[in-house]
Amino acid sequence: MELEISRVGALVGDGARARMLIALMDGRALPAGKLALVARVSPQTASAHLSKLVAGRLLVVEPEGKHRYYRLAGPKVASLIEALSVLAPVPRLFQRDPADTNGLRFARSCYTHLAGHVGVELNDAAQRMGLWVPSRGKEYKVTEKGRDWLQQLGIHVNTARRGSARACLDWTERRHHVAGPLGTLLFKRFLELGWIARLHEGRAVRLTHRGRFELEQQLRLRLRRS
Amino acid sequence: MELEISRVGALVGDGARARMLIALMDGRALPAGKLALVARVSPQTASAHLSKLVAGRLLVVEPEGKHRYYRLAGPKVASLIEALSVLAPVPRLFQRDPADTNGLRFARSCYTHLAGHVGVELNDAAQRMGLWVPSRGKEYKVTEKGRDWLQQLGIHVNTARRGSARACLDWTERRHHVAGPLGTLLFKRFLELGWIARLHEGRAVRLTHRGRFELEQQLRLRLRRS
DNA sequence: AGATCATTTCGACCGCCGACGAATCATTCT
DNA sequence: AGAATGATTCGTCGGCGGTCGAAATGATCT
Repeated sequence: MELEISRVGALVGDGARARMLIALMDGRALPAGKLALVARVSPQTASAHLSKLVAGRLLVVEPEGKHRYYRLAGPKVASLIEALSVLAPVPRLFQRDPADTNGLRFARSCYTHLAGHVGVELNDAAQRMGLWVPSRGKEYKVTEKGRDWLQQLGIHVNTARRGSARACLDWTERRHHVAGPLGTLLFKRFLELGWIARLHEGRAVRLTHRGRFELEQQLRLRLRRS
Repeated sequence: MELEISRVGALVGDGARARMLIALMDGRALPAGKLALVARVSPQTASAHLSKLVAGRLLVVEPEGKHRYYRLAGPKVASLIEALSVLAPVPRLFQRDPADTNGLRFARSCYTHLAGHVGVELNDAAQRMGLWVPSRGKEYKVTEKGRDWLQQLGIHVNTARRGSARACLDWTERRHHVAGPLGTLLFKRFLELGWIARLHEGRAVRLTHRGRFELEQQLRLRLRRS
């Protein structure tokens, strides 16, 4: 019935839920706790909101450890938020300027792992080189060769444990980057090695010259400029 | 603040308001009473909803006599409804097929007057020929020449009274057609003369060959085909 | 196993918003 | 002018939904 559109409207009609959706507009997956913060409500309230958003097919949830990561259910949802922002007065807040958008698209942190163009290219290259291979579900299994590479990089990861590496669908690239503990460790190590650097306070990440050289060298890939 | 988008969401988050918006999706202007019917609420309730929709810039209102006609505030609003319908299950109800849309764009009834391409061309031609001229506000003032033309057509309209002819912004054409008592009388007379004919039960109107000939002849205009 | 943290469920409270009856205002028709 | 019709305002009621405290669940770390 036509009633159904009002259900969707009601979902975005709450301030707390709207703040959550806006926070997820860049395709990041955020845990419930962080969404409670941005929504400025208690964790209990946030949980109720998130349940409704998932039930309403506006969000999808991916459990990962003791966290539960929520992300927009798809581009259609982003379109809806954009259509709403057009009608809303003073909507400029989350309008990213194109320059910054390009920055985000090229490299950014997806919570604690590397996303964007660099993230997906890294993931692809690693699989081409046989460092890890797809396992069941969205998981990756790190190979012997991969373990060596990680060790040489200074990363120790318990590759025996299930779920140490997971595929995460990248918002802007529509391809997968690597998430899970492995993704987190890689991200941290790249920061330590000075291959990438955080920009400002946000999620944007800059690939350093050193980082570009090392990645292209070690993984035999070519990253596009900027 | 980002809160503003939730205000828009809340507006479409109510079933009655959603039914109103859907009823207005084709660009028609409907009076409050009719919108109360489609929304299935009392006139008082409908009035409250309409006030909110106008305050929220989703609708605009045009008083005309004792009626108040409401219409969507612009294409952006239609886009929003469409974006919502994409996310809503079973949204097909109000999806217009393109063929019918073309028909509506060419000629249709705007409640009781002629709208669409034919409507705006008629209005323009009449003004070029000096049958009526813009008066203050959105009103038209029928000239002596116009009164003669109307009388020859078999229409008697009290041209002395204010508001006997008003400009109505056409949804599809973005130009004005003539509304008010004059518009209503013209529409009725055109039907009687067989210049136009209603299609089915809806608001679509067909321009007959006779009608095309007479209008193009009398008003020295050329209407595009179909 | 116990401790800790993230998250969810349950339960209760409260406020807001949509509903309509009655009355008022505005306009048109006779 | 008076009646009739359309629309809005006012006031009130009722219920849905957002909020958080308390407690349960699940997962990880030592």
